[in-house]
Amino acid sequence: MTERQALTELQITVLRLLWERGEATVADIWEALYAERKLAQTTVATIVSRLQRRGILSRRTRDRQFVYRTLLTEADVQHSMVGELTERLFAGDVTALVSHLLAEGDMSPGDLARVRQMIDNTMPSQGDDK
Amino acid sequence: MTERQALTELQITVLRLLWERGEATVADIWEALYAERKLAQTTVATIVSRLQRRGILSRRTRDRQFVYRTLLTEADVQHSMVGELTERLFAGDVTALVSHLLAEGDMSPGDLARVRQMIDNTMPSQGDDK
DNA sequence: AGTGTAAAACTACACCTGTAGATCACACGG
DNA sequence: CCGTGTGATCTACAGGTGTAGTTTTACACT
Repeated sequence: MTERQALTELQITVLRLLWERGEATVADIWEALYAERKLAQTTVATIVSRLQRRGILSRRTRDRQFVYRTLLTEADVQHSMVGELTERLFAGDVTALVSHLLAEGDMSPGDLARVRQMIDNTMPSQGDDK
Repeated sequence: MTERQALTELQITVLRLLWERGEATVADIWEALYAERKLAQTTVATIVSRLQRRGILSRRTRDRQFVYRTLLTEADVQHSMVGELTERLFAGDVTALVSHLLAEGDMSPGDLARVRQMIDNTMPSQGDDK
């Protein structure tokens, strides 16, 4: 029952890093981010510690440094944010979202095939629709 | 091309209202929102005028009042926000998003059937324009 | 012309974020 | 024991948001 967390871009970026790695120090995160985003290390420290204060990250001490890990699973966040979006922008209608995805041409024919495959796997029987 | 606008909950709520109605005055918006969100009219006015200042809404004068309309289409915003989400949370992989949707059990069998139908309608025309 | 009134504009404030410099604390090498 | 360096913490600030009270403006009516 993860509550609807409002997460910003940067915050999600940090979370992604942590999901990938399991845990990381401020220095780790700073380094990993540096290519795309040249922040000062203290900036990263601030962000991380605010997330920790908000209960989104936990930390433990290791070797004179803090090692952070996230308390939210990726699926939690995906679920909550997709739900949010669906509710806000598609009036809660998931098929409207999917149909938007299809119409927008963001998916290659291969993607479409894969998705149809998924659906067929999700609704095993159901055989012929009426 | 509409740029990635970062819109908050409330802001989107206002936009939704305007998409529904085409245009509306502050009083209209305030009234429509009041059931779910008891804001002062001046609060609504502030929000709306900030959006106008940001170039997201336009306004014209009618009958000694401003009438606002949105400059972003619903599809624009959907596209940009879904794109954002896909990129951030699903590493740009749209099928991952769809598969999340399917796995999450948010869709009824009827929804699934409808979506598959959509795909079948989308797929055969692989060589279409657009 | 004077005034009431409604809407617009201005002002205010707390809180969050991104951003980062300035310190503080402490373990380690000398 | 002391300085040094590294990471943690503190402080700071601008800009956006939600929230709303106060002031101005300008038309409509007596």
